Amino acid sequence: MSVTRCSLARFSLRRQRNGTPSAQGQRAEWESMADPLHSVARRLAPAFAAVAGRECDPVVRPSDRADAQANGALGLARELGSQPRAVAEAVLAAAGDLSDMLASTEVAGPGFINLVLRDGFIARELGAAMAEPTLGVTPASSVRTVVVDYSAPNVAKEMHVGHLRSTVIGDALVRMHGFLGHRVVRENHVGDWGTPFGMLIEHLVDLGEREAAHELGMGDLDAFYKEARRKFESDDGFKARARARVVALQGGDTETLRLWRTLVAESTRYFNIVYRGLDVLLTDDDLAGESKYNDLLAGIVERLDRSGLLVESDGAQVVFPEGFTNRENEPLPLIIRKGDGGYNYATTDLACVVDRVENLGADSLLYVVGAPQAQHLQMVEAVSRRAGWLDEHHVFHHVAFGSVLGSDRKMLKSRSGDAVKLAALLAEAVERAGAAVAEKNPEMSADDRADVARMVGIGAVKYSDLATDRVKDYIFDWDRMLSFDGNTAPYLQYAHARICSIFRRAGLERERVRTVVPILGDPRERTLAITLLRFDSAVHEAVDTASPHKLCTYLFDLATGFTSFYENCPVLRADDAVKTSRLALCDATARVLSAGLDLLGIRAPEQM
RNA sequence: GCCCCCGUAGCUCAGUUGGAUAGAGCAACGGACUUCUAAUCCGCAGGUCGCAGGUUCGACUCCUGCCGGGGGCGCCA
Repeated sequence: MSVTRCSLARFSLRRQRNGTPSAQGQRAEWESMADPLHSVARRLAPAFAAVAGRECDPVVRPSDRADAQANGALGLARELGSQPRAVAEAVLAAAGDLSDMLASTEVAGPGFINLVLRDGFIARELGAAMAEPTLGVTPASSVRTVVVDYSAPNVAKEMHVGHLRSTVIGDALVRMHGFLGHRVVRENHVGDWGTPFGMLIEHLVDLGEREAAHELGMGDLDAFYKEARRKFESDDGFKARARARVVALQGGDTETLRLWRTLVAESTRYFNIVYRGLDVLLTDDDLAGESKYNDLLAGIVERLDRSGLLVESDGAQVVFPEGFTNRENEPLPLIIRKGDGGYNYATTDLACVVDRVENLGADSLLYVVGAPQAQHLQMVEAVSRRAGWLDEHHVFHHVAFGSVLGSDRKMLKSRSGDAVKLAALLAEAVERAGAAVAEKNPEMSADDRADVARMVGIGAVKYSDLATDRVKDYIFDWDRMLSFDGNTAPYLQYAHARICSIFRRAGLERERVRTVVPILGDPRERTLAITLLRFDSAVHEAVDTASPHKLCTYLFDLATGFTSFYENCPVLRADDAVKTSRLALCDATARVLSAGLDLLGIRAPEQM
């Protein structure tokens, strides 16, 4: 397809500039079936090719003057040395009869081709899309093994808002990739190894295992960690024991390992409580902590040494990847083995790359890690490529995200100045949502209210995290995220709940209207139908750029379109044929809203 | 000092990889509830897209240089 070829050409230029493949390279991997813009582009491509004398992208885009516009003639005109409008006319002539798909085509302005879709075409396409379990979303044309590295809390440390972002964004990416048919491997790279464990284990011993387990199990991880740290800094005897304990841990001492496992087990038990509350997919099966790679580290050093990349610098074993410099403009090393013989996180990250590629068969490596880690991950990638562990087909993508800020535009902090506990944040979200439900819908039973409060409260927190460009910082604001106005989870959920309410009143099973091809008499019905068909490309674009907010923007657009339809097109009071048609549109909207929210890890209640 | 990210309406944010007149939601103002959930909707306003150059038929988008904010830059992770 010409679209594919043109996109690939653009991508290859991008790759040369960056020096590494990017996740955007997969743009060419799919050819959307449902999105009418793609259907039109496919249909116009041969006509453009005939005029251009080569394959050529018609550049079909949304338009505010028609359903779509083809912009390809403008660029082509210069290449051909002719007038853009003449090129556009020639393309339309070459395209022949388009009347099964388009109601009108018109050359406008400097050479745009405005395209109006035929109602029957839209209705037919929608019927076909909704007959599929994927709701028209095209599966990935080539299935990749995608390893997603996300969440990564630290054992014996509280989860805070930084983990919220990684966990929520990672979970959405996992769901979206899986939906497209990719093989997804979740990896929760928990911090369960390293020097802090000396003091943590000694504190565990001091406290008594039973008491320590209780404290950790209750989720009072911060107090545990802080007390260990305090003793480490103020008590020389404790410090000496902690250091000895690190040696014992690394030496594989049985009793020390047992104590260490207790810390890990109690902490992960607590993490799981948070994960369940947060409605994410992570389980113990996804744990791939730093300790897992411990035995591989010596091998990494050896392989780097054999390949001649490893050099000694200031007593440490390092690799100098090209293009990285320090303050003094000297080459910046990735430290593989410290002067004291210990390994650090760079070594572990390299071991992860090797494990994921060689053992898991990874094609894509996604790192849902904060933006400050950019340079470190670039260096890990550079060394991995130099060592030959990654080749051109491997995608190494740092899915970077910004910080969560308070209303003062500074990093979100609790009143006491500490990082905000994630568990407390989620509890407050549910409480606030519960209060709102109680106020707005007093008839709802207490049980239902509790369920809805959880879906709405957690959904609001997650959605506000997902709805904006992840690389930017975002401002945490309870009132805004829980509002039913604007681009929020409650707004989308409310649209869904209203549809469920219509079917309850109709006394009709949703499945009954599922095969209906709708009648698109009202402009609102027409717009809604077109928007429903764009679910396909919305999901693909979100996946290609690892940007869940693109799916959010689409779902908001869909909910807005539905609300407009809802306000102007009575469903239950309409004549039979129209009523059936509108019920079908309602059902389709509810399914796409529900599926879209599900891809974001958010539930869609049937009543609110 | 060098590198990376960000800068769009009073506020919070989109902007489909270079297309026509830059869009939403808050807040403000004016409207719509004997109605399928008014937790909603409609209207009205609101802009030197940080600044200045450049590339071209066309730039919020690409390039260069500044300004402002954040982050990173050798043995913590």
